[in-house]
Amino acid sequence: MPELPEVETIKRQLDRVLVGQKIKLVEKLHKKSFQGESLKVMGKKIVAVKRKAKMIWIDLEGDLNLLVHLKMTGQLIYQGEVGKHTRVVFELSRGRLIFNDLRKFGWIKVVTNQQLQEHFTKLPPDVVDREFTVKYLEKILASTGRAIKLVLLDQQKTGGIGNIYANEVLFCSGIDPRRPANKIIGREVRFLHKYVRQVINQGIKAGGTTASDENFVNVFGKPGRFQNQLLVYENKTVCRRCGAKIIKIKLGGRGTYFCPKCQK
DNA sequence: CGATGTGCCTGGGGGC
DNA sequence: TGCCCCCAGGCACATC
Repeated sequence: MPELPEVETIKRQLDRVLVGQKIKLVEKLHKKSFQGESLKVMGKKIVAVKRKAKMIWIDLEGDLNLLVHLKMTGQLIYQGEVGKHTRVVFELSRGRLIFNDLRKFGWIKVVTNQQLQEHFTKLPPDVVDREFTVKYLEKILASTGRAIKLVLLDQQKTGGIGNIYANEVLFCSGIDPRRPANKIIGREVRFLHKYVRQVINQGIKAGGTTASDENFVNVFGKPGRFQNQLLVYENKTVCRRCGAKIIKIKLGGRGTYFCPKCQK
């Protein structure tokens, strides 16, 4: 489940290896995974690779982009081999880019610059952006009584947090994931803001999280390292701070881990 | 309008 | 060993 740190890791690596190359051929192995006319992008040179929220786009010369959402199980692998879950193959001037996606939730779309902007206009600031301030967080928390974890996961409210990092951030902040968002005020908002930034940045620094499903690998097929620093997610043992047993519940249909003693 | 529920998908794992 | 069912969950979309 690539979240902001995993997508950012992939984006940085793609930017290093793809820029300057030309797309020679697009092979669509699964129709739904590639939307738009592949003919339009063949022969185009790659100018840059960028990210917004959990999306990556490959900026091509002229007015075209390849917008990518990896959703749950998408992988972009440079010089990868075609495998059972390969959905799209890009033959490039000096290499090959493979899009794998076991569960077929992910997609790649051919979009113009204007269509790209339309995808982004309704999105909130990413949590690593300058605009994601304490004040902004305060405002979105005050606007709803939904459980705080659901608000952190809501891509219309905060850009880039997924289930793993939401669990970790709330543990670090000492906040119960079920707490109504509008009951979190003052000092706790400042803590939450601080740990959102800190945990996400640590995740980026560690090259992302490869959880127990081992799905996430980077552009070179290598796992991340943040799983070694996880404090609650998939933790079936005890809290490292107080020794109480970590609890697992369902919240909004998602696995939620927390320490009942440290998180109030 | 906001909140909640459902479907998309496949493979791994538990129960029997 | 095999079969069935549940689970993982980001997001679009439908419904209340």
